[in-house]
Amino acid sequence: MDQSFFPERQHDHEACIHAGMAHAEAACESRNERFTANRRSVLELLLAVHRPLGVYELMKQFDWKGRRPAPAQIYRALEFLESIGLVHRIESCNAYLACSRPGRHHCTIFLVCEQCKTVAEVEAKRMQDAIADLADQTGFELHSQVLEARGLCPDCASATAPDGSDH
Amino acid sequence: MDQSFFPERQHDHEACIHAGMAHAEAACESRNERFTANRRSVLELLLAVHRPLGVYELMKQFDWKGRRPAPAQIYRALEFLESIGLVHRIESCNAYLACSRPGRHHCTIFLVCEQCKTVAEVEAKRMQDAIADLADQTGFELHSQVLEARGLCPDCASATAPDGSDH
DNA sequence: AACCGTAGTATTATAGTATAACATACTGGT
DNA sequence: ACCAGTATGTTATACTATAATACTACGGTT
Repeated sequence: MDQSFFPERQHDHEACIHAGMAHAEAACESRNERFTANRRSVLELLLAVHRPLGVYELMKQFDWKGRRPAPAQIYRALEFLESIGLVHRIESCNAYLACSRPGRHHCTIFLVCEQCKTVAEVEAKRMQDAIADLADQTGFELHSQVLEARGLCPDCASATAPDGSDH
Repeated sequence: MDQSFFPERQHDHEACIHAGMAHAEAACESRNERFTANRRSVLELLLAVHRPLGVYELMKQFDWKGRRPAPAQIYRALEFLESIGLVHRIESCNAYLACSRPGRHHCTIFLVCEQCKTVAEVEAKRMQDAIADLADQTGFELHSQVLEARGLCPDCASATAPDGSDH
């Protein structure tokens, strides 16, 4: 099926990064926005992992010929990337995740593994509808939603299961 | 109907605070937990408003014969109150809200007004089901969920509407 | 009543997250 | 070359959260 849920251990991660960057180029191009070195670096770092990174984690990894960028710099890049849908903020982690389906702006929920920190971004049309209905009923003017589930990804769940291999 | 959505401007707030405290007493009693002065004060402050308060906001309001408590103290009270379902953390606000339906531990979504900061806590059975199904499909072991909608409450929405009275 | 273990509190210090403010530099159009 | 607009570099500071440790209050023994 098309829905990717959690990334497979052996997926082609190089391709996955490359696709992300290519899409970002195109997205900036089409909006007449600049895909600067700063923005590029931050997105690359996020694409390199399938988990959210905090701003200070990003700062530390930022390889900048000796110097370290200040937080504001990272926040600016993130703000931009988020505004065009290339990055999502995960509220329950205070951290940022590269969008795994850029270009499709539908409503998604994030499944956050509390053990390995991997995050799956999955479509949540049913939840979208439920929220829209709820907003209608209550007279609430909906702007955005925060949908996050916390628990264990399949790998970590089976590793921790009572019948698992960790007795 | 039973569902209260956003609090009415003229609702009996004294009764609402009183009911909250009474329920808290009972909840602690039945679990053999102590409802100490610390915990009591924090809950009272939260019950006094229908919006989430940050820890440092709570600290400032904490009237403690001249002294101010340290953050850790507030966090401890909150942790306790949250553990028995009397208080919820609103992730997208980094703040805490008194539960408006204590005793019923069903899945709720928070509707956060970005203007007046009021929060409605409404039942979200449909969303609960949708998440459970999703977890099943993906092999995710669900522990908890963060469901928050951001936008404008009915009052603020009508005050801001293009045909409204604020032109 | 004195003792003891546990839970809760008080306090200090420090870690982690986020933004304000302002000077500088780059880009594209005239 | 100049200008306007956008993005960056830097310093400083505000806000949020936790660790570590000593102390105190309470409930159950003996």
